[in-house]
Amino acid sequence: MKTEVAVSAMHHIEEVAEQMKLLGDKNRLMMLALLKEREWCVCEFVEIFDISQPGISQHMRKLKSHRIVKEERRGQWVYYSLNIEDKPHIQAVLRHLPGREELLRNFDKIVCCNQSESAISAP
Amino acid sequence: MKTEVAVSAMHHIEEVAEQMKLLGDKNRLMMLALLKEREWCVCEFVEIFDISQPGISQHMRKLKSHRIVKEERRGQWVYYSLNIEDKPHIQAVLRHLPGREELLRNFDKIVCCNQSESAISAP
DNA sequence: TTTAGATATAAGTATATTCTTATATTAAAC
DNA sequence: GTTTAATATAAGAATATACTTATATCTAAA
Repeated sequence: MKTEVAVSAMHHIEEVAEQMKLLGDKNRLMMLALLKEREWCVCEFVEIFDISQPGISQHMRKLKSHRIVKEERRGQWVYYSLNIEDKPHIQAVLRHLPGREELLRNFDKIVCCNQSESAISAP
Repeated sequence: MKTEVAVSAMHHIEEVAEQMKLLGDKNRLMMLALLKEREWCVCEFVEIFDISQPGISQHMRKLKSHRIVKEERRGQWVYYSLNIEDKPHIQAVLRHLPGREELLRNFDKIVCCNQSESAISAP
């Protein structure tokens, strides 16, 4: 019924569907929206989101396993950043999301991982 | 912690997340990929997909309830078409998906709802 | 006005998802 | 080395999701 070519087209559809499923969670989608502007460390997300540290960690693991983010360990801290140069459909979705300034307008400060940029300033 | 503006930004994120969740199923995503090119009736999808008629119907209901497709009844048949003029992020995702020709290259024919265009011809 | 075809809804089930708490790992500081 | 902070993994629970079969609704035609 469906052979070679259609199968590969189906595989593409399935891969994109998996990626869309990852964008289909409000917490993960907000993480990605924040990651548009800069890398973030786990401890920052723990302060911003209303979920536990293991919850954050599990979300990032999912995103990493699908190569949507990459991680970089620096000392005790692990920083995540976007990894979507080769995924224009994901880029397009993120482009239409609000960024850090709008999302965190009323969020006071990040007090963990003492990096200088960690204070979220409302310009 | 998060007030007015941030709340509305959050609502936007939540809405997009719900939409992405709908694109996060391989069957629905393929339905949307097919709908890029023309409207399809339920009976056609029943022949193309490996799920039951109620399964198709439930997928379309979800897509319709989020205004991603619209339906039009003509006689016994119900035709669905895209309704995403105001949803550029969804447009962008669909733009990167294979179309009917590639997806159904090895699919013989649609034998239901006897509309003239129903035979899927491999050019 | 009965019958047949197309679609929708209801109810139930198996699986997936997203959290949680408890515990393990890793790296720095003492 | 021991302690402390940051992150990851494991296990389990509550809920959501995507199917199924059975049945209802709606339309056209006989």
